[in-house]
Amino acid sequence: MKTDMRVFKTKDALRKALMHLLEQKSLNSISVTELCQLAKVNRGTFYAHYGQVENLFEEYFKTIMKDLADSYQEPYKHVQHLLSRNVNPSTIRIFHHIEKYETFYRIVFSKTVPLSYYYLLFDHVQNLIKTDVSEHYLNGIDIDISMVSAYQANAILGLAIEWHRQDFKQSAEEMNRLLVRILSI
Amino acid sequence: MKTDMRVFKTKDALRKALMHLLEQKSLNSISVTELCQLAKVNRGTFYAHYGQVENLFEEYFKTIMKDLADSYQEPYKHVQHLLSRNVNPSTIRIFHHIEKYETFYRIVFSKTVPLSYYYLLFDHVQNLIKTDVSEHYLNGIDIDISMVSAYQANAILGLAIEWHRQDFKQSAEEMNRLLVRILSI
DNA sequence: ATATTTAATGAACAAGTGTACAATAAAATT
DNA sequence: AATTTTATTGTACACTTGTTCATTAAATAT
Repeated sequence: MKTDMRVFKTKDALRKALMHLLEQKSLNSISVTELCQLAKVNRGTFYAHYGQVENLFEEYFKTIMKDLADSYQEPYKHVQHLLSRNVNPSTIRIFHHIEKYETFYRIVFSKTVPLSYYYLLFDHVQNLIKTDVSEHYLNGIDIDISMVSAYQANAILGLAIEWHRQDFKQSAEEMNRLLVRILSI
Repeated sequence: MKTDMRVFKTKDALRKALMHLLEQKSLNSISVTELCQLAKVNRGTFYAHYGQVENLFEEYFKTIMKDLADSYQEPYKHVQHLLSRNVNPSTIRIFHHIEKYETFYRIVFSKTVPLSYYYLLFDHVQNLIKTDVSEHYLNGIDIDISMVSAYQANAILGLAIEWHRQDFKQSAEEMNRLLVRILSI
């Protein structure tokens, strides 16, 4: 069964209103009332689809995460030299991905948002690393793959956090080079 | 100037009420109203000290962070063999610290809390690592110490996140051994 | 084209939020 | 011990939240 056009319209209006509001104020300060007024959607309708503003944001989040997964499909051309260490070389496409959606990631990394967004990001990176690690590096080694991938995924995200703190002043390319250097220490 | 006894009493009552409520429900579901009713403190008084329930929690958070810093002063007896890699061996006292305050960290790592708590934890670990890294490992190497420490601090926290996900089923001692193994891969 | 299904609306509700201010009570100061 | 200072209280206000339900309107199915 296809989606009702009315549902599509309301969801679209709400998403656009949210994006508009996020350019002015932080996610947690956006009330359901003002969102619905801007989107010209009845407040009751909002509650029929989402319980809170955060749920609406998460829907957008998932489309961004899809791009992140897709970016891993890209050829590994720039990062061959990383294969020497046990981190998936494609991992570092993440910096380009973050750069591409900088506005979005300024929200995801902002203090006030719930930890759940970070976890969603963490999940994606961890899974991408998990696949690679289990295939290439841990043959015959008896160790919890979830732990190894959690370690490596979050290390990368640590750089992303610091990058955000430094107001994304470095380019994605610089961040890649930085990662290579850290891995070689 | 010393603190007014009235202020101490109200803050104490609020802190105790919060701790009591946190054993039953999640932080973000605790309303100012019910907290004040339990603490027998006027709602207006709450707002005179804290703007929201989260601010009260953060005050408690800081006392826990103090314990984390203190735990780093402990002798490095169990972790000498970690010195071979560029991670502060004292770092792994963190697992014992988390184990000690498990109830508390179940909140800090829960999805619904703001990312700011994670950042406060991250900050502490990063600073502890930063000091050590700059002193022992990066002599003459030109690299952003904040980035290196962010990478290493968050890697450790990645293990903590995964530990939380697996419901803290491992002991702190096991987590230490796991870290040693990961570093040796 | 008409009938049927279902989403959106508007109104109304109790409850929580954040703020303000005069009255009160409990500390600190003299 | 009396006075001054200041934290707490009680009350009130406009506003947001989350929910319900009958009514309206738009999309899908016949």
